[in-house]
Amino acid sequence: MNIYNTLTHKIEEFVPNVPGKVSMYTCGPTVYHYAHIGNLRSYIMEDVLEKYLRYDGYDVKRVMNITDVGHLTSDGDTGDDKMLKGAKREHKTVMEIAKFYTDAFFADCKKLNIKTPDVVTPATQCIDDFIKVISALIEKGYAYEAGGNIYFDTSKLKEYYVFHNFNEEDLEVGVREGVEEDKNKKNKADFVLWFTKSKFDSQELKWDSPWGVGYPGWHIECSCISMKNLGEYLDIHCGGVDNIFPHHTNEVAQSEAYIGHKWCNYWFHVHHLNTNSGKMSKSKGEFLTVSLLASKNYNPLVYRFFCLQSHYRKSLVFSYENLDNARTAYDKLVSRIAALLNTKDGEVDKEMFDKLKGEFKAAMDDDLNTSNAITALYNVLKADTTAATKLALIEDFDKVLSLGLIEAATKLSSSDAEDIPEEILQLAEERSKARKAKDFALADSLRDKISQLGYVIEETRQGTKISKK
RNA sequence: GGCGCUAUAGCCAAGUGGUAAGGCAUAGGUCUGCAACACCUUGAUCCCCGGUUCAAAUCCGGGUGGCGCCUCCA
Repeated sequence: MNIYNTLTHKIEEFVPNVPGKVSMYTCGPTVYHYAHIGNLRSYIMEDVLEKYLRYDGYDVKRVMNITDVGHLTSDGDTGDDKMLKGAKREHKTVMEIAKFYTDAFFADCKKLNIKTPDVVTPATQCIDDFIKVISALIEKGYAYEAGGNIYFDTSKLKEYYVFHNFNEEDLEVGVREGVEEDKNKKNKADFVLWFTKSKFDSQELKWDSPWGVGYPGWHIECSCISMKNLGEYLDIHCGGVDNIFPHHTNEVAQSEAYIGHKWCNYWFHVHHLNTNSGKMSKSKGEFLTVSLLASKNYNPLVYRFFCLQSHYRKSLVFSYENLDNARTAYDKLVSRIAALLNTKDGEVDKEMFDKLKGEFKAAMDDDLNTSNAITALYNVLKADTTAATKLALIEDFDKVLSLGLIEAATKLSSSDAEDIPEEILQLAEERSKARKAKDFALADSLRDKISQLGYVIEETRQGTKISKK
């Protein structure tokens, strides 16, 4: 397959280090709050990437970290600590906060059909590994101590800004409000590997280290957790575009300084979900979560469908109008598949199957063009072939798309009469009689009555259908 | 100020040199007691100005708008 690589700014053919195998790393959430649907866009698209690689026959090992320590709001010793802020806000300990929001994150992922990575590791469980790598970096001359903290010395690298053509002099310091310069740093771009004399005396979690009691910086965890589980050669590293700088830039700096050769070949970055006023973020604007959408009667998979209709490398604007659009499209898709389930005719036409599958694969091979993959799905529905062939294809595509299409259609097509209360069934029966007698006024009033009781009655091609609103 | 991404119908969106896919919405039709479903039909001087070419949404130059990053973020 071909995929865009942020490192080279080009679409390239994907070739893993070991034929047939893919090592994949994803920056996980900082568990100080719920994930909003913009955060989850990245995880949805990364999930599609992982599933497509598997679908394409690769043996994938995917690793994700959970940031439960060390994520300050700036790279020096000046920002706030996110976890600590979360704990204060909710009058809980940092560990309680981490546990709660980690569980919430995976619960949201489950609703969106996002597979849990093969390995998930919280940063707090790998402190020894961080210390090992930091010690080695000091030994090799890539890190120094200042003001009690250990910093990475970016001036020791041939190239630090691997993802950009930045001229350091052109960069403005403290563009963002609340960012102050850390006086301990030798160079503007240096970042903390280990804190001992932090301004956060109230930090709950601290560990012994050769440099004193303290805690790790944010970036070191991803390098260490990745290398620990996937070795020194990584195929794909994923994350949101906002992580390119400084997080991923710093990961490359540390990792390659430590191992002494190139670390990761492909960098996969998902673009932002925006609102009309700019990107969705936890620090400003409406904070949309999966639960909030669910409370407004949106199936989480409608949001997944919404994301897949677009391309991961394009910013996507969220609005309820757009989501409604996706919901209608999704519901129609499901009802068309439900109609197929009811006919169930014929056998799978191998030739047709391969042809339509080819369309789907071509779309996905083209830098994960999910928009065209969805079009391939519509082409299946329109194709001149048996229902069995179509259903087999839909099931096949959905291994990657994970829209729960067959499940939703099965639910829709199986008349769940057993769940309908007797009262409603009787009203429906009366309505049928009225319709036969051509007393449509009575029939309509009975339909209204059923509607008031929370049920919808429709005439379908398969007969009268009653369903819960 | 620097770096990057981007601009296609009411909305989402594909298309990277051969005359604009697909979805939603709209309107008309077939079917139906009505409605819904399904099916058919229905829409684009491709942001602007130059250039290259037999041919440009696509390539090149110059504008303009939107978004992101420049030590919070996915």
